[in-house]
Amino acid sequence: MTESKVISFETIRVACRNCTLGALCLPMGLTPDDVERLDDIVKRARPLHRGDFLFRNGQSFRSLYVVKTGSVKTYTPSEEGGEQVLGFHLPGEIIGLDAIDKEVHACSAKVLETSAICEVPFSRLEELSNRIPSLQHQMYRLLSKEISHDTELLLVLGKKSAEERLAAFLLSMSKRLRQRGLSPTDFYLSMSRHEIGNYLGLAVETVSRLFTRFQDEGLLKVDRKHVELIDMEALEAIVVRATADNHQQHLT
Amino acid sequence: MTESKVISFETIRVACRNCTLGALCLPMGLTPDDVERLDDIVKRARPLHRGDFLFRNGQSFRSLYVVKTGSVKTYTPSEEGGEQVLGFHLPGEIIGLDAIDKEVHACSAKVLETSAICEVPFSRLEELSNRIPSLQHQMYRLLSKEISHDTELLLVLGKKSAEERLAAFLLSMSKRLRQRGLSPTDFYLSMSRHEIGNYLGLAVETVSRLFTRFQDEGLLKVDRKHVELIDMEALEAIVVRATADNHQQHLT
DNA sequence: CGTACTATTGAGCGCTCTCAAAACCAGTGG
DNA sequence: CCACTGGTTTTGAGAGCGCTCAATAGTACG
Repeated sequence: MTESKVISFETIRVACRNCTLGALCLPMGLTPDDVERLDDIVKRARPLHRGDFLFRNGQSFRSLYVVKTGSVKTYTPSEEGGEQVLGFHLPGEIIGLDAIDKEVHACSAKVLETSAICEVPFSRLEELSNRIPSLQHQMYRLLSKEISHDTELLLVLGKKSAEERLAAFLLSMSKRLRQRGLSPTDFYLSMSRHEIGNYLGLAVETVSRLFTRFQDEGLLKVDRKHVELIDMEALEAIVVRATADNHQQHLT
Repeated sequence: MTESKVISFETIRVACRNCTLGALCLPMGLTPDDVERLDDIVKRARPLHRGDFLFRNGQSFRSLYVVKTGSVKTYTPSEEGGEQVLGFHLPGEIIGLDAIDKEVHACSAKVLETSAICEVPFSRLEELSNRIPSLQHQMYRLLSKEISHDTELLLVLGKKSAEERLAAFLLSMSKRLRQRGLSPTDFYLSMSRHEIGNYLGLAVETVSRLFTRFQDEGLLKVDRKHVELIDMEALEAIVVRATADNHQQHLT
């Protein structure tokens, strides 16, 4: 992608498929030797099952986790069984970046379906990144990307209507699945309506009603957890419309 | 603060006051030599005035900015003059971390009042951090902290009522001012009601009404842009109440 | 002292939440 | 195979919070 003349893209991709580091090594100029060293510190993935925890709220931070297959949700549990879903993590995505600062996990990470997850001890990754400038650069980019992502979400939660939120959510899923070579229009949602609502700041009933409405309007087909996006452009229009129409606050 | 035995805290603080890097070197074990090298790459602050831009939406990313005095808002302009305020940045805080990934600023940064801002060319900071492991660590922490901050805000926007949002906003301001040794109970808001509302996802009128209500209830005194927090505990209670009462969604 | 802008206050409406009930699904055991 | 049970999803009706529209008041600046 960028200026990775050092080694062919395909080689890296293959190496990465082994080391399962996803975002960590894909778009950069690591030498084969670098990739090998990176590979060395990664703990191999063992299959995890629905309900398993990667880590829990309050545990001390040791490792980052990379989703190889399956999906994970992160959330902050509050007393009384209430919780706030922070995100859903699909294959290739990294979990735990928010805990580097305080060295304690502020959220819990729970596996949503049978998944393969790689663990990367952070202290070793940090060491390695200090010896490999391009890896350091990639780490900066990763962290920065996470900030951008949160910022985008902030915009959704702060300004958009229920309709716009669900459309944005579906398009986000679609886009991320496409990035991993999976179907961007036909997929299963591993999370419940309840979790989607919690994530988007909406009531379960609202989410349900919107799925029904979107289907009636021919934007998608939905059956249980299976979703098929039909009119992507219309969904895009719903999301974009918001930024144009609403909130034309002309601040000086 | 942490285990910075290498050099006395006071020495660092003084050095930092010069280099104006705020969060960058404060809580870590940089040697005097390190601090000096860090200081070398920082472009000195010249005074900026209300309405000046640090950077605009779409410009290519070159530097991070550290607020020395004053305040800055970041926001994403959309067509038609509408905009979404992403954050307000107080002394000691860093701006631009979200642009590292794509190397383009996705937002604009506008100065809210006469301010002193330092510019730190990122490429040189990156080089330096590669030679100074503790600086690299500090960078990781900084980026991670920004993620945590966004996550917290996400919770506010996704789940809290107008009342809870404004209380959270005021307490956030208070906490950050305290960190910089400024009064946590008596301060001026450099942003307009409009901008506060935009930031919190509320209408101007709602913000105004809430200020009035809070004052009537004896939680604070407000006169124009000057705010004096009187009952911090009550404000805390408003914010915390939310996580306990509402949204007791018992997800399996 | 007017002009433009920002902030405040009031009245009414709409979106989304809450409460309630029915439909649906998956797993278990008779 | 079917009834039973716990869970999730869907659907309906009503209420409340916060937005919109509109008007007034206060403030900064020339």
